[in-house]
Amino acid sequence: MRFSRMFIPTLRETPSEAESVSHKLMLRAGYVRQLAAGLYIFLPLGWRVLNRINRILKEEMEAIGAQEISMPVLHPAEIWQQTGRWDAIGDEMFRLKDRTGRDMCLGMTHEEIMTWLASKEIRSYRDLPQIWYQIQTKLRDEARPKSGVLRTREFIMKDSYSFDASEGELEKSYRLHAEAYHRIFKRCGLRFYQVESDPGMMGGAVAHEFMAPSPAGEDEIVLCENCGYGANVEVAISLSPEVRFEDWPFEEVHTPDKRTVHEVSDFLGIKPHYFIKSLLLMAAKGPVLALLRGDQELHDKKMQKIIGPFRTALKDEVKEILGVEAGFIGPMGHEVEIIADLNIKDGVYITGANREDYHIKGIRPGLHFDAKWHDIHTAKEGDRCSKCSAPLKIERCIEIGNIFKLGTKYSIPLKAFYLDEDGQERPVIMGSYGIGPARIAAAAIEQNNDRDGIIWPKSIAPFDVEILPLNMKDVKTIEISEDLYRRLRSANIDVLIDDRDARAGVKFKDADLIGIPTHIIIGEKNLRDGFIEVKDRKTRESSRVKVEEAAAYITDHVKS
RNA sequence: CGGGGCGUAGCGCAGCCUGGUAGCGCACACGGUUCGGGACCGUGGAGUCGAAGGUUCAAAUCCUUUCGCCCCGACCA
Repeated sequence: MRFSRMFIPTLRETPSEAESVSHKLMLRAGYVRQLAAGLYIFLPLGWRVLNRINRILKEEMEAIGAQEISMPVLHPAEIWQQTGRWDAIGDEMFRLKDRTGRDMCLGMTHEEIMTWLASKEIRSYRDLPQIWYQIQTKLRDEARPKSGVLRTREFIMKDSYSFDASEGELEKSYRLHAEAYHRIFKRCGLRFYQVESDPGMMGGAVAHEFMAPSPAGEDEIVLCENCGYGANVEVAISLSPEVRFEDWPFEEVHTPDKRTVHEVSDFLGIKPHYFIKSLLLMAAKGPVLALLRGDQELHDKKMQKIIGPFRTALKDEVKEILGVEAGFIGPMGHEVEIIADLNIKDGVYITGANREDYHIKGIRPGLHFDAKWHDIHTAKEGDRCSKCSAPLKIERCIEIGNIFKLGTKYSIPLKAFYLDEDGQERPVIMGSYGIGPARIAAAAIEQNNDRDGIIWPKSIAPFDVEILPLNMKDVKTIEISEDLYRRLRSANIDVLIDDRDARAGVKFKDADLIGIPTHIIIGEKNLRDGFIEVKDRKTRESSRVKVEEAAAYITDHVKS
């Protein structure tokens, strides 16, 4: 392609609406433009990147026997009602009526429609297994679109669905996908982890996420470098740093006006991990007292899974329900349900005395109070791995893919049954698997950039090579540039030639911004000696190459 | 949905507090000089100041309402 004829609106200054690096660079380098909150236009360069990613997706999907199909974006409500998600999903689903008043929605995912198809067409175990996939638009009315292309209301997704005769077969489809995903993200040049995740609204028991480390991400994952354990903090199990407990006798201590763990800890000169903090939560079914070690925080989502939606109690409510001033709550002698973190099951602690200005020292869980024990604390850096006790690491990540074992969550309500070898009717066992190409692109930028711009991994760059003829008025420059342009194209290399009549500096700056991996600089001085310059965008190393050897050298360089 | 910030030329911003002819830089067009890391000089085009209502002799500026965008949180198949 010729730069002069391609629409590449680069910007000198960063638009003020952008915050994350990938967002800024995508706008500045002319890859995307924003239409409205969470709605993006992909310009020619951006679209080329997505298509390159999609090509990799297709190759790897076909390699595991997945078949590409295409489903409607507009769905009848009825199918979603049958699985219960029409009601279970809230405002995030775009809903509308057709001209006859029939309820419809815009597809945010395609489990329902895929399963509907399966229910119509799959009759026998001989029809199984099947893997169907599509690369297609999803619409979600996100509460808060953010970070450019990372969280949008309309986006393209590669979603695939497996249909198997048994759990064992599902295991195989799941593993095939996990392996394909590893190959895909590796080919896209990303650093990533596969971690355990929360199945959430998708249902099913097992789910994994593929996470690309980046400060722009919305998720945090826990990693054990010793045994390889990795999980989203939403489900991560961790052990608190080990503590040697003192054999304190049970006694009240005077703590005038010291309320928070921090205050009491400072006042007594005793570390926070010797404390139990008590939080009163208001759930739908009533108040719940949550107990955590003083150096840990409650994880809202973990708690929500146990008691449903909740909020923390107001000061007045604490007084009314527990009869205690907030800050001096202890776990003993209350009628309310108590849920305690597993980490405080053993030990000797200090906690509120249920009496203003007093705490109790020497309290022993199990002996002085009882509770329902759950993992409700937030895993954090320095916690120990629950599998091998090694210290855990926390990393912020972009979720670039996920895989779910669905089981029969959709096949039963939508009656996707088949007959097995014995003529018995059985529900199809399903899995679903998603990848967001735009997130791959954004993650690639987040992980590969410098202060001058993007540094694309070779596999997903919009072009393989950019030719920079520095002086468009020099006949020799043009002749050599055009010749190289032709040769490289016939060698099946995607080439962008910056044929604009612009100053060298402008071309250098734009080339660095756009981030094509290899730059070929054609300048008069080098040309006089019969050389051109081949420069690597990432390392900034350049080599002088003889004009006659250029095409072969570059072809080699690109393919490597 | 709760909290905060911002809407003035394509982009980045000043002006608003204290009302009085709408500005700067970049970009764009033309002419000239320049030409290996975002050139320089000159000339020029471009804005119903997000929208509506109000106060006032007079509103970008003050008041009310509303729309949009961004950030934090809640939420997130």
